Amino acid sequence: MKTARKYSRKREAILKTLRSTKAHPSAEWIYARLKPTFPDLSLGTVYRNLSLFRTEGLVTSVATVKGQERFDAQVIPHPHFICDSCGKVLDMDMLPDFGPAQGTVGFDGGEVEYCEILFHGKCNDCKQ
Amino acid sequence: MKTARKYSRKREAILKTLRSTKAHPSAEWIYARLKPTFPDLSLGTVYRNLSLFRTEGLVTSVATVKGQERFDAQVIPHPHFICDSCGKVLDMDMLPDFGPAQGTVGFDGGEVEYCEILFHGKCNDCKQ
DNA sequence: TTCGTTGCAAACATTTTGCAGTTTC
DNA sequence: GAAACTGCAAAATGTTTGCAACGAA
Repeated sequence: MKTARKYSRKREAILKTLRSTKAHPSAEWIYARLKPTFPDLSLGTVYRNLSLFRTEGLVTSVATVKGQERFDAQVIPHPHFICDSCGKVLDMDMLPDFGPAQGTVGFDGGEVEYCEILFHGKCNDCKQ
Repeated sequence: MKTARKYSRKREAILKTLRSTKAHPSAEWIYARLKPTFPDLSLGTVYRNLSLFRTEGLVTSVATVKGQERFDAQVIPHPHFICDSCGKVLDMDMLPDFGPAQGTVGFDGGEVEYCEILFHGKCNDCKQ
């Protein structure tokens, strides 16, 4: 039994915001970004809609950086670079020969559905 | 200026516990495991020592699963399998040809220090 | 005796949730 | 009008921290 869906201006704005940035933002970031346009926006609404998008497959969780979950509207799997210093998350091009990243692969402990590749280091800004 | 270090029975036990399991446990898990032996153990102590181990490089953080940080005393980088259903974390053998996983690689957004490879899926127990 | 370590509880930060009012259909 | 959506604030979680007591050197 699925719940019906109704249009919501705020939900649309949340998804649009996430789709128009490469920042791989946190819920808070999206909230801060939309608050000027929707002064009555609540953080709970951002969380609720993000969680809804995730179950619908419109959004994925890239990683938890400094305690905050970071989201991406680009759901096609691709590697990310995380700056452990400032928390910035950057897209990286798909590396050649990463077969396991797409499709389903078996190993003896379970069934792999997808593969997450996270490069860690210091971004150029933080290397000063 | 580094701080001197003093011996602590509890610290030793925390590290030993982490080293003797393949569970990639959370702080809470270690706490629960040691509580019977150290009835006066405090969760804060577990967190403090884990954080200390991490700065010393004795321990790494594997991932944040269901909101909880998971640790590993095996600090040599290797891929993990995460069961998104029950949260179990399993070791995977190093795949061939994962050069970027060790050493330092450059890309135009920053400097890569290491690479984290996480396979997601359902473990055998959860596939029932 | 000195100073690192710990228990305890309070403080924090992020995320979730209950409820009553609002909006969409 | 029914059901989804939202603001608000409280609650639930996971983690950190201040402080006085404790333990190792």
